[in-house]
Amino acid sequence: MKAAPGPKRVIRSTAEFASYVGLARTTVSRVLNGHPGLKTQTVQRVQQAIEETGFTPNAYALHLKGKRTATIGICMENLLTAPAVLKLAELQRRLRERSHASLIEVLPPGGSREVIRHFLSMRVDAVVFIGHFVEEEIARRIDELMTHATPHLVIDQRGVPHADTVALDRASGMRELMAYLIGLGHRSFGLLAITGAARSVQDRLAGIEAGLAAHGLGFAECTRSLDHLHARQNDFEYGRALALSFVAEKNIPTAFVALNDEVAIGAMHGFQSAGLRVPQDVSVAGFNNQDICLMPTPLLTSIDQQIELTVNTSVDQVLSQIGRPPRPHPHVEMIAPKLVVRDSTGPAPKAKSA
Amino acid sequence: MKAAPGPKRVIRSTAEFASYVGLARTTVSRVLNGHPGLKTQTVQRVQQAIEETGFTPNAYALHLKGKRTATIGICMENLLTAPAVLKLAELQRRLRERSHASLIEVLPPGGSREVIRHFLSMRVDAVVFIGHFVEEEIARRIDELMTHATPHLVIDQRGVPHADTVALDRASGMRELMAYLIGLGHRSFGLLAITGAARSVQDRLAGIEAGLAAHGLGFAECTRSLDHLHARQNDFEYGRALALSFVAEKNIPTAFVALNDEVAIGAMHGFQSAGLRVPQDVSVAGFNNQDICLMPTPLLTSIDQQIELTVNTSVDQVLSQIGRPPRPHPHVEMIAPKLVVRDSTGPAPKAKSA
DNA sequence: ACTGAATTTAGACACGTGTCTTGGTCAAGG
DNA sequence: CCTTGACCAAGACACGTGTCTAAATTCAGT
Repeated sequence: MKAAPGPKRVIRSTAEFASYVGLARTTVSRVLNGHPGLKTQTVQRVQQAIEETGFTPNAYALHLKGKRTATIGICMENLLTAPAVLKLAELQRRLRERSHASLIEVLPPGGSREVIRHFLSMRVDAVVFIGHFVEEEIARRIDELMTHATPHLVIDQRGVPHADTVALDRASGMRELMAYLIGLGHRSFGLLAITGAARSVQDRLAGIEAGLAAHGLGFAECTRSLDHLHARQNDFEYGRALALSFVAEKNIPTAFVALNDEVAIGAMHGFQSAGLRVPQDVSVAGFNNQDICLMPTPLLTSIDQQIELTVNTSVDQVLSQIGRPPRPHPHVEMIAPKLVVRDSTGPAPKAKSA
Repeated sequence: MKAAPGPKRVIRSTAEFASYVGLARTTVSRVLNGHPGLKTQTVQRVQQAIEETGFTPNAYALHLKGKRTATIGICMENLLTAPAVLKLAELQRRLRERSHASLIEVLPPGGSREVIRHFLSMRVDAVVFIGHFVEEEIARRIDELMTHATPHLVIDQRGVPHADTVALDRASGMRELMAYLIGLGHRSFGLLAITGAARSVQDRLAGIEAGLAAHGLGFAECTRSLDHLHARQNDFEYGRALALSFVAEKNIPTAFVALNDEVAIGAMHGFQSAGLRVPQDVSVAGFNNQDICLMPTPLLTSIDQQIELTVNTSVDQVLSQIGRPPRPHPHVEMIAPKLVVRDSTGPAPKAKSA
């Protein structure tokens, strides 16, 4: 094995680099910035020297002169859920396509202040939030960003005051799902883990209610939740436990709507282990349409977040705001999710009705 | 709702900020950098003004004077697998604890060159690679980094020339798993998706062979692979298809070892749908010990990557190399994985022997 | 009010880069 | 030989910050 290559000569500035090439610093600078009036041979000499040395101008000096940093700060709630990570990856990819770098930070608990200050000190051109945050805290950060004339965008979390937002229309997704299930003859619904004060949960409940109302059905009479009977730790196990509790009741609903795919799959396993068949005896639907929907037998019906569309819209939004005066009113854009029907949902069983 | 706060007065430099506070720029600078010989009242005035305005010194100007940027470049193969994302999140958290920022880039196909150039232009103090890359390509990048006196570390991928490395000892993990399964009486093993020229795959095969040899068993006689019969797209479905093909054979192995948890779970479903019981009829083991191990029934036995330990070791390694002359020989550290026994593995069935 | 110490101010330079200006070299064309 | 461009060199300034020095101001104690 050859020895590792040592640093022949570390070039740290255009001045050093110019003396390496044998040209004046200003000439090199003009080559690097594509100015006209340079001999082809000169340009080539510089390019070749770049190949040889791998010289890169210091970004910190570059952007010192009021130039855009062409960097977007991305603030993640966490990296624990697949949809969030997919959005991050897609967002960075799209930004790169439009020649913007990204500065990614996962929010440490209560540490949004420091992260935003870091972004500001890095003079990012805009900040994007992905996930669901403590509303009061994120609202304050967004006010700070506005004070610094830095555009922002919140992805996923609807309802933050003053915030430009791109969010999934969860209510509409639930309406669509309910219409589909009601069309299959279902009239009684079990709700799995759809509990809590969070906006995203309330939106879903509102959607479910609206979906029922559209067919003359009442929310209280037609839905049932046993979320209070178990503690939610691991979503698979939570789903399984909830399913078993439903099985223990006398009148089990014929269709189940879950907070996410994990809970839905856990519930499916719970039902199956209790001897119920999916979808012949009970239908189960998830939310998010993650990869794991393809894992269980039967494959899970779910609601797709339309991540590509969401990210595309977001990139357009946020880049268009750079360098502009802030809007008088926040811009909120809702993305319509899409029902993906697979094998875990089917016609309501007839025998059970009564 | 109150109107959005406009930018009252955007402060872009210590000079502007100093005039806002009513102090000299140099005084403010000394406060910001914690110099002695300042009146308490002065310090407080500055701190209060920071609260009011949210002023942050320009990081680009700050680091212009040869100071460390205290930034680590992190180069990800992709964000599609849970273990990789966990490593990323943990790495950023640990770096922050040790007051380093991180610059994260997902490698676009064939784009390692540009990413490393970006890192170099940002004058990162070191670069960490997470994942499995094209060896030739990453080796060249690492040589470039060495030329620039920038330390590096490769996490996961063993065997890159000249590269400081922290990697999982997959062979040892497989030896441990084989010892456990052989102890349960298994003598015939099905390999699921453990195919290919990749180092990580070859290491596992070597570990399996060594584990068998330690008990006087031969690799060729005791193992069986049907990977060639199906195309690998979705890992769940691949695992399921492989399982069904094994079921169709006459002498089905009693234990199955999978490339990862997804394939293992897919296979379990395949076996179960064909009427086999896990683990009474066949044992199945995964790899990575992801969250989804808790999803199937029975819970999946798997091999844990020891992500925390890996990341801790990595952070120590890479930070210790900053500002030091490069090592004469690359430093390679192997992490021992840990077998996590759950319910998908059990004693070999007795009837089947013959 | 005076003195000496404590604190602040103002000016300068450096960091690496882009850009402007001025002056120089060189070859071609007259 | 001189003129004219085309090209390049060299110097200067600016960007925002840290830090040094010398000078100015304020403060505390008499």
